[in-house]
Parts: sequence; C-alpha cells; structure tokens
Amino acid sequence: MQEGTSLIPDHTDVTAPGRDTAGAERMMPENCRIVGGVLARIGDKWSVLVVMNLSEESRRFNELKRMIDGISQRMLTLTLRGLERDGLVSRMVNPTIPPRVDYALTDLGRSLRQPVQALGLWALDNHAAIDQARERYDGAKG
Amino acid sequence: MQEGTSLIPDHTDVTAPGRDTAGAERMMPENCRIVGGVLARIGDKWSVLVVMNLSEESRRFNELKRMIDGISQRMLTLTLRGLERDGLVSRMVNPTIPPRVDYALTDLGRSLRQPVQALGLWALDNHAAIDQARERYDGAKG
DNA sequence: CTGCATCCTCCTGGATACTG
DNA sequence: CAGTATCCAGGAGGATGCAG
Repeated sequence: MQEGTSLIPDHTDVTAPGRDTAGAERMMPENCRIVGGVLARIGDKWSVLVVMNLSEESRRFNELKRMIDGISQRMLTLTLRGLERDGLVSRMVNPTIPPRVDYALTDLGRSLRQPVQALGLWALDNHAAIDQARERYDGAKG
Repeated sequence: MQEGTSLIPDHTDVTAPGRDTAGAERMMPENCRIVGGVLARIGDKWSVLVVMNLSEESRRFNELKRMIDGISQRMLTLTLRGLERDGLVSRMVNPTIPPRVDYALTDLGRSLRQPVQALGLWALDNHAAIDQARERYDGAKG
C-alpha cells in the first residue's frame, strides 16, 4: 500500500490524527447515497480499467479495446461515453482517413487516478489471498 | 493457481522512483483480467459501502442496513456473504435471544480500507463536479 | 478505424412472505 | 433480529450487422 501522503493527493493528510475515522464520520445515510451514486457510475469494473489504462497517456479506441481484453466493443463505447459525460475522459477526433480518435483523462479524471490505481494495485496484490479465502470458504461450507 | 511469482512479485517498493507509472506498467492484458475479476467482486457499490461502514468498528446486520440506506435486506445478505467468502469480512454469531450477529473487517478487509475510503472520499469531493459535467454534456448533446 | 443500432439472453436486485 | 426462499421486472452486456 502506498504511503498515505501520496494516496490522496491534495486531500487532507490521511495520516492526520483521526483522519481514519473522518471518512466514516462522513458516512451518514445522505453521504451513502452520494457515494453509492458516484460508485454506480465510475465504480464498475470497465470504467476502472479504462481509467487505469488511460493513466499514463492517451489511447485510441482499439488500443484500449486490445489492452482491456475481454471488453466488448459495445461496452467500451458505452463506458467511454459515460466517462466522457461525467467529465472524466476527453474525446479528441482526428479527422483523418481512417479516422483516429484519442481518449485521455481530463483534470477530473486525473484526480481519480490515484484512488483508482490504489484499488487496482490492491487487487493485484491481494487477489491470491482472496482466491485462497474463497477456496477455504467453499471447502468448508460449499 | 496464480503464478504470483512472475505476475505479481510481492509489492515492489512503493516509494521507488516511477512508482506512479508502475501501476500502469503492470496493466498487461493478463493483469486486466485479474483486476477485473477482483473488481467485479469487491468493486460494486454495495461492497464498497459495507466496507466503508465497517471501517471503524463492527456492526450488526440491521445496523448496517440502516446505515446504508437504500440497500435491500437481500442485497445486504448477499454482499456480506460475498465479502465473507472472499475473506474480507468476518461474521460472529452471538447465540443470544434474539440472535445477534456482528460483522467486522478481517485483516485483509482492513487492508482494503485505505483504497476504498480514498475512492469514497473522492466520490464525496467530486460528485458535484460530475453532476455539472453531466448537465453540460446533456445540455450540449442530449 | 470508429461507432452506432438491433436483438436476445442472463443476471442483478427489489418486493414479499416465511423460519428460527 | 437475522436469515432464507420465491417471484419477477429491468438492466447489463455479448453477438452481429451496417455506416461514415
């Protein structure tokens, strides 16, 4: 896990006393709805993967499609449209032949990079533990 | 099953130079599948909200249900089962009358706290910007 | 290459009722 | 209080074909 200082960029210092519970303090029912709503949009697996793959540099449509591996053309289109609508991704059309469309993160999208990558890295680091736990669970109860 | 040896060495030094892009470098198609798989489980909005609400202390079933506001009993049950299966949440049954069941984060679950809260805080901080972008988009194109 | 539109299937997830 | 079971509508998402 990354150092708290870099985990949440310009946000209040995560390591500040009581900051750990500050997140939970903000977890009133009202905030649950807000977080839930946002997560319903940007929290799905395709959006996260697109953001991760746009982290470094802009990518073209089929480039993303190839990198993400498993995503259908339809879902990539829909995901990119959704992210564009939410102001997280910008779409730049080069009117060449054949047409070339580049997608990149906006400022807002870049601000999402850190949280999303933290989640992605956690996934990479802990998927083995999850698989083990799952086998244990299924072995005992399944 | 996962030859974590080659794929995911145990986490290289986070503070090493270029670590920021290291996340993206690890974004090979193979890793996309892994991240996608993990995200499909723990990345849905209910799981995230449950983890956030268990961040500070253990909670009882209806306590969570009340806090999350909008979740159905069914989904809370399924979400908790899933998180338990993945080793992220522990379930402690007190054989009293009426029965009392406490849910808490495991060590693995606690390790997920930071990434998840980062995402949650981002959601709280940026949902307004997202709503604005959405209105702008819908106003222009919708 | 990029990207819509259509069809069709399956899973998600809410509502409800019932047990211990 | 905690949990299971059943029903069912709606959306997610893949496959395919066509267009610019």
